[in-house]
Amino acid sequence: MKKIEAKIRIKDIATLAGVSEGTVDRVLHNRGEVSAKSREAVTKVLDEMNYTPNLFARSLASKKQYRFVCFFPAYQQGEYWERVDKGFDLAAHDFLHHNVQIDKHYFNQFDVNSFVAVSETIIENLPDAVFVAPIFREEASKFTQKLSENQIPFSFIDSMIEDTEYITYYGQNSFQSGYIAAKLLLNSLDDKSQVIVIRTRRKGAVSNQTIARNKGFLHYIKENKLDEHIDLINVEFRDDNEDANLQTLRNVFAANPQIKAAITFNSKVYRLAMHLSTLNCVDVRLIGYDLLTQNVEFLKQGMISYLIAQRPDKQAYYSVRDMCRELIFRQGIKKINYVPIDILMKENIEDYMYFIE
Amino acid sequence: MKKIEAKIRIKDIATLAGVSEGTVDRVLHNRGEVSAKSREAVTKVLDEMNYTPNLFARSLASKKQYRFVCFFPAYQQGEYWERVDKGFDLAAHDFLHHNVQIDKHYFNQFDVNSFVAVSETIIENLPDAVFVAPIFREEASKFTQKLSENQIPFSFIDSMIEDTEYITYYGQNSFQSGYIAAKLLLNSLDDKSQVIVIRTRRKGAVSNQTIARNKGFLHYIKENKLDEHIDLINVEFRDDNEDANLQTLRNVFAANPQIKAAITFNSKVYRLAMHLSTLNCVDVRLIGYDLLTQNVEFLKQGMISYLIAQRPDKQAYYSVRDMCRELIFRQGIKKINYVPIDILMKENIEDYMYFIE
DNA sequence: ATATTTTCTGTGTTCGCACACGGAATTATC
DNA sequence: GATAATTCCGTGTGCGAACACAGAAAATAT
Repeated sequence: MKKIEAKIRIKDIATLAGVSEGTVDRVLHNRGEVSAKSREAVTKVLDEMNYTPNLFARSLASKKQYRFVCFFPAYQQGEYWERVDKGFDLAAHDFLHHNVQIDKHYFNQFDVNSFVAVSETIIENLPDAVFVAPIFREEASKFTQKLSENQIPFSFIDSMIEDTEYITYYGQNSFQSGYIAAKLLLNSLDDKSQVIVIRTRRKGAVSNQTIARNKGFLHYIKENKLDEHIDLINVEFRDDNEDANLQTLRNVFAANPQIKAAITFNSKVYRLAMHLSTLNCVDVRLIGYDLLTQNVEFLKQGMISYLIAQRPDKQAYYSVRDMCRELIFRQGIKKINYVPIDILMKENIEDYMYFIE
Repeated sequence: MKKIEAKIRIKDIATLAGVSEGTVDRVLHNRGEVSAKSREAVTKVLDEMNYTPNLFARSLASKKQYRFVCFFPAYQQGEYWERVDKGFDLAAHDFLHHNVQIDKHYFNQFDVNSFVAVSETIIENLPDAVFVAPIFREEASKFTQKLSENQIPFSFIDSMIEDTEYITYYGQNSFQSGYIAAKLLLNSLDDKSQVIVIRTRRKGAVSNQTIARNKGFLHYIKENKLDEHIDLINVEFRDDNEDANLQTLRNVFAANPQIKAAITFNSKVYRLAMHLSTLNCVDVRLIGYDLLTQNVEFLKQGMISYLIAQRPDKQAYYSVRDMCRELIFRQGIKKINYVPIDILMKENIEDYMYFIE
């Protein structure tokens, strides 16, 4: 049996230091107006006793209200950002009684103007903190600069911009996740296999995630000298015309009889799965990213072999938690936080989904 | 921008229902002494307003003290149960100010008598809740029965015993994790490959986990008709003599030239990795369970191909959290909770370890 | 020496909730 | 109809911390 953590109150500290509660409070909050002698006595007792404040009582007594703003892409049901949204909601619930109010703002990820417009509104309202997914890098950079000018702390989720004064960053190491995807996809393919790599023309911002994943993917190939054995076929998908994509694939398969695997570096692997299903190419190994409802469906069916996930809900939740630790609780936090690269297959998706709710 | 969750107090409810705070309180806690009319009025306002109590204020006001006891195997540094211990410690810290005191008790997993002895002490102290790893099934069954007789709620971690009055169970679906291990290990092995399956004679209890994993493993083989292509070689390890184990392996390898893979169903795969390293069998695919420090080391080196993990710290932490929800917060909880079957390889272990701290 | 700042420190109130206590309203008993 | 016994309900206090305020002590000015 082990020792227990003790509950020490300000009152206890005060008694031990031979001063009043008010004085201890002043020392704790660096509020000044304390004589050197008193300060010393209190400080001594404070770390002798290893005092930690009761954060509940603190929040209860505090009348300061915090307004946090979350700023990320609007989404359709079942899409990636829905999980981010859920994470923020849970945080909103958990930190409500710590006097934190969380407002969510959305931008259209295919329209940079919406990002700029909403970001201006956010600044005008002068929130106490901002969480932003910097999809549009240049505009996000300007935005965070303005935030800094206004002394508003901010954190990045999903991706980040270097050399800004962010509090935390939560996201996945995309290069590494691309590397892993390659390993899983290309492991023990026959010699002279052909592998489809889908790229999608997007109207909106260029996704850095996608690019980094691709790099990691190619790096694995180079590192393992697979270039000689495997034939990569780059296929371009359109974002708005699935019939065209299907036709493209049909042609690709007609021209390349040795296709054994396929991958996309964005989250829309379900499209590929859908088309492969239509074309009856069931023995093509398929890998994609993120647990979109439709991706999960195809994974369970066996059309997709692996999905790589990145706990978007945790990214959101922990960002808020860390901001509270920084601003309210004044605890130490880590700046850069890579979330795990979760590998999901038909056989472990069930428990995974259940666990994250 | 979305609506915000409102902060509604008992006082607000009282005003709206036209009664006093005391009455609302009596309704909330089913303390009786309320007229039908008042009760109705309060209840109506209560769910109209969707009232949720401020749990911080509640814990602050409450003078009830809860004593929780955790009961699981003693361990060496770096071993599996150390992570469980850490989870309990974190819970102890997080729920301290909810008036929860957590005591940890350990038993020797190789000595059933120690389990019985400590369990008796626990009962004598009449704790408010118990978390137990029922390694010794029969004795654990008797223990939980006594707990039930004394109206002491309990939860299982790691494994569970059916038909007992447990509050929650957190653990992994072992059968499924064995199944996955088979898939990862046997995927695209050459025909006529030989695969080593290590079994370890233990002094202590028979591990149900291990048995279930083995079943899942064999089930995969049968389901995919691999029995004809793959030759399983059962090898028995001793728990106390690594020199003997090394010698055993040497003989096995001498007699079987086609060994391509190996697995253990307990957490001690590092022994196997160690011996294979000594024997210079670096091209044998190796899979094991749990993130023991030594396992992780061999994974990073590439000697182990996959480790299957089960978030032991979360099992412990969530068990405590759920018990609080049950006893203190009176929120809904799920009884059976399977943790994810995490697949770790050299390439994703780093971020994973970092994330769980 | 007294008056006046300035520096310092203790007390009281508040936050939302739990629970005890005692008083009011209602019903029962004679 | 008066008293006793119930049933019902409002008020008050305390949990630990934050902060305002006033009052004491010390320092400075007169």
